[in-house]
Amino acid sequence: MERAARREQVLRHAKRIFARKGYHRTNISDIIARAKIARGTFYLYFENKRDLFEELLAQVLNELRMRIQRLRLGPDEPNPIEQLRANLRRVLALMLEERELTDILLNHATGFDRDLDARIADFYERVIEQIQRSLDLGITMGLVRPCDTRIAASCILGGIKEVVLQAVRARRRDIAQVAEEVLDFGLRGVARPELLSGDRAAAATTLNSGTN
Amino acid sequence: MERAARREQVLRHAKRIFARKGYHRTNISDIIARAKIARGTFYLYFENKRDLFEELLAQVLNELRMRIQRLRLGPDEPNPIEQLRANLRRVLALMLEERELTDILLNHATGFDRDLDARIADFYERVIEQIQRSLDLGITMGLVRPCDTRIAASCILGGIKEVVLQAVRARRRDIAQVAEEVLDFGLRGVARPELLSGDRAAAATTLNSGTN
Amino acid sequence: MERAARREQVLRHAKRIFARKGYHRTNISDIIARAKIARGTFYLYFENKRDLFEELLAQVLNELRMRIQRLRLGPDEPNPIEQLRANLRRVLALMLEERELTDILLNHATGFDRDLDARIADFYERVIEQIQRSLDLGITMGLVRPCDTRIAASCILGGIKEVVLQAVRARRRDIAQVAEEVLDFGLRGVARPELLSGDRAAAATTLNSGTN
Amino acid sequence: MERAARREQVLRHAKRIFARKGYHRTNISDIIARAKIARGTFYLYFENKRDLFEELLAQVLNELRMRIQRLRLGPDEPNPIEQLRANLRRVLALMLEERELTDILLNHATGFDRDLDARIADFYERVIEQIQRSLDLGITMGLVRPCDTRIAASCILGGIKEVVLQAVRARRRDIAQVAEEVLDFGLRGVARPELLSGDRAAAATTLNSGTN
DNA sequence: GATGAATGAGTCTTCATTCAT
DNA sequence: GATGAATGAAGACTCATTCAT
Repeated sequence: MERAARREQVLRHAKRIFARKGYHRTNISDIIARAKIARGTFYLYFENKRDLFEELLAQVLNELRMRIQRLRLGPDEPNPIEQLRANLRRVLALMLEERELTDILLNHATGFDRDLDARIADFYERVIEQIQRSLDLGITMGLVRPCDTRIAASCILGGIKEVVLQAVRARRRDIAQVAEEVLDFGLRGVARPELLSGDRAAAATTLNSGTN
Repeated sequence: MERAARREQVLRHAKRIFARKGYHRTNISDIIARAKIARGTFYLYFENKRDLFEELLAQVLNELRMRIQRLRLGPDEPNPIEQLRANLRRVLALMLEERELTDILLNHATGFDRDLDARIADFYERVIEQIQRSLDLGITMGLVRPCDTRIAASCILGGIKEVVLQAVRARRRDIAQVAEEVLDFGLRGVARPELLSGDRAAAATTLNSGTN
Repeated sequence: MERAARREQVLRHAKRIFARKGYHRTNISDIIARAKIARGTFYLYFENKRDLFEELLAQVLNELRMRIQRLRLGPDEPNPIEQLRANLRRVLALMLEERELTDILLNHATGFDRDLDARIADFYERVIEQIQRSLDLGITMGLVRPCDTRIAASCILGGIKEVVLQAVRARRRDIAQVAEEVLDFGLRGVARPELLSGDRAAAATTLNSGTN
Repeated sequence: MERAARREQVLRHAKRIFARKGYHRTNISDIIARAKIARGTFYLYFENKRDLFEELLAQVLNELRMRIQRLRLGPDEPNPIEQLRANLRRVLALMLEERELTDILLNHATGFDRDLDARIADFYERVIEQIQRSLDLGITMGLVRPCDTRIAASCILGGIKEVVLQAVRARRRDIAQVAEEVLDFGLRGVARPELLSGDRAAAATTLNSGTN
């Protein structure tokens, strides 16, 4: 446990530096100076610089994976939009809270290693696929207009990424507000037009009746 | 002219390597080996690695800037959606054609230098602002639903970035198709619902009547 | 302390090489090979080659400064000539003992850096000024003949420099002897005293009658 | 002849740069830029950088050799002191006129090459020997006090070198004046003649009574 | 475990010299 | 002869990683 705590401490310091300077410009000296440990000690806890970074990356990706929940259909489940909204809020909350990790993921996590690069690409790929599956389902259910769901999914993911980036930069704190705008944009982008002409409540009703 | 040609040749080779390995993993040796020039020759044409990269970056950014044209209103101008479509197609065409530069811009262009990082951030910021201004105008003209146009603009930019990224990876060639999907998604995301309920032709008419 | 010892060790080795090959022809590889340390180790103790050299230079200049003591007048002080003799002996002793540093100072210490060059020029300038002040005092006290003391001071410094250079080359060990000759020369010049006691015309006559 | 003129032109430009920056900090680019010739042209006239420098050095040394004339004894010759004075004036005139060459010889001509270094050392050695022979002759003739003529010769050479150095720095123009002071110093030292005519003990007494 | 001195492979950069035009 | 683009050996410096204490 002691060991894990020590690791965690170093990770915490390293995170800030990676976020600020990126992987390549950050060197071991920076990290050990900040973490106030000796050079050799670093290698007691991490195999090497890459290993440390990998762990940090795994942390964000895992956190994100946990917060992006698959849409559940069923009589006792909240309606899909509510579920999307919850996903989005959880993701935004994480990323605005963990600005450093966000920064690493969105800005600095590329160009080291085939492996790490691939891991991130893979993560996004899975997210896109998950969105795409939801959209396909939505089409089947008559909620989503027919379209190239792969592209639509990319648009949605990209939109979220960029908004998060901007929100982090602008140090926005109004997660709910931001989430709502993104959700609106995304839904209108894919929803069947008929569902949008009326007011929001009506649309919600339709959605619920569709899923229940 | 000779000189410019030589530079161009080196740039061309370097571009491919940067695209494949990223800035940090690319070293001068890679570049000169590929370009089949001597070490010293490299420094005859470029101050250093950064200088070369900077030029490559400037190239993409300039190309992109030229292809993203401000929306023009007026009796003799094509309707706004057509202009958006043209912008999008030009951008997509460039990026799918210049895969290497795209890759550099979307994947590897971060974490060198405060200066270079800032240059890219600045470029995107300007694009977002341009989109936002268009949206604001659209609201005034009754074409765009009221919303946080800053966020919507981010969504649009992010969507395009991600779609381009995926398209480059998938080696898609159907630019027009991709452009149409993105356009659809973006428009529906921001358009006033009333305009979307009908068929597309109707919407187009409305738009034209709005601008003419 | 450990650190200081290591530095000292490297300095000692570097000193010999600089003395033999001069600053420019000496490279880091020479130094680390001789000192039997790794390349990186060198940079642990010195910022760069210049930094190392600067320290060596500072060493000689400081040693010299300490050995050149200002003439003290007073009832309890040794007579001025004795003080000059002591200065001269201390300087000669140092330089014949530290042949390498002497070599560096007299032969190789020029043409690196405006800064280092200036430091040496400044040292010599101060020595000249100190000698000049002594001469001026000597004139006031009636011990020194009226003359351009600036030029005389330069002659004295130059004479000492050249003698040291020759003595180091010839590996002379008889410091006291050398010091005495230099002192004599400085005090009396080379002419036979008789020729100097009278007036100039008389001396000239003697000289002519001697040669004709 | 054309060729020789061209060489001369390049030499003239190179001289100034070598004087200002020294051998090592001067590069071919500096020289060809100043001489307004192409890089390849340089190598048409000189084998390499060292060759050029060697020639410059040979120039000064030859000029100096020509101006330092062996003392001639004989009924029709001017008296020895007059000959020394003439030598000194010729040397000073050259060096104050050719400041650049002087600078090179006194400050920058060391630490390239065993060969060049040796050439300069050899030149000075010969000058010292020549002075020494004159002094030896002077002793035989009863004009010079018995002393270690080798050391005295070094003192004289060193004095001249330093005075020239200072004179060049101070941009002095009064050659005759400077020559006279140096000559005086060399012949008479700095002590008041009265102190030297008597025996040493007496002089010491005088000195002590002066300070106590 | 903790330390920090030591390591050396890896890179960048300079610059005297060559050579095709 | 003149040019200047091309060359590549030489050398400086960095920094992730190891290892003796």
